[in-house]
Amino acid sequence: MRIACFNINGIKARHAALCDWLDEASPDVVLLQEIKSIDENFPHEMFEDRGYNVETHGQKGFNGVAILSKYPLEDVSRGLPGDDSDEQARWIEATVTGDAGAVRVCGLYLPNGNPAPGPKYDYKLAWMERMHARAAALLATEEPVLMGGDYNVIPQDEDAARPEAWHKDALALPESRAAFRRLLHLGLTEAFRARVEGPGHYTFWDYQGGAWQRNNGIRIDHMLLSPQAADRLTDCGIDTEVRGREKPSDHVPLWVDLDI
DNA sequence: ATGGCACGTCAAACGTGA
Repeated sequence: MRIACFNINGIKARHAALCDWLDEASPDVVLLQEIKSIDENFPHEMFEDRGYNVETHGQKGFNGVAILSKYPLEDVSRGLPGDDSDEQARWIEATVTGDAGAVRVCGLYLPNGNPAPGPKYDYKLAWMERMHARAAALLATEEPVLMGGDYNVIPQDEDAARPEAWHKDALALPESRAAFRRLLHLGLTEAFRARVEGPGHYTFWDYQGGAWQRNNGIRIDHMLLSPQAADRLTDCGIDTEVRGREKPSDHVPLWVDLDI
């Protein structure tokens, strides 16, 4: 089963590029971030015509997450637990049952947090604390779990083309990196780093400053796997070339193959 | 050497992002 995540930066602006990629990459499950749409306006039919079931958790104008799946999506839940006053649509879960078992997939759009320090950074760190609690609860099930999406965290300096430019940014501040490591310390495996070592691997290039042409990228989209999912990991990759196409998102897809 | 962006909202700038 191939599971991908992709921050599309607006479904209305990206449906053509997204469908082109779906048609060629043919992932079984896709976790979408930044749909920037309310549920009613999400183009379900476009994906249903391609054999995908669709579940969304959107809001007006910003944020918003969705799951596409060629397998049925069961026990769907929307929103990250731990703060009933949080109105931002950044988390969705569902269970996908493949030919050889089930996996709980969580699609997430972690807050950016800039400017730091400030209330937006406080919200980011609090959100990561809530995610830590949710991840611990999911790990306690001892079932395969995948948490994938836009983490808005550059884990290490090797994950940025120009690390010094990010040292005071919410994506790379020590507290952000520590919170990301705290997730890993629960016993989660970061799929990409289980397969690939070294610098030069990115999932985001800013629209400004010719970042793509200069390969001035950062690696901020990630997939974390429970031990039961990590044991079934057979491959992981980044569809880098998508960034060079017509009307691209500023992110590219990240995917894993799980023997499920 | 330097400056160079793109969403959605709503109909002109503005908030937001990374």
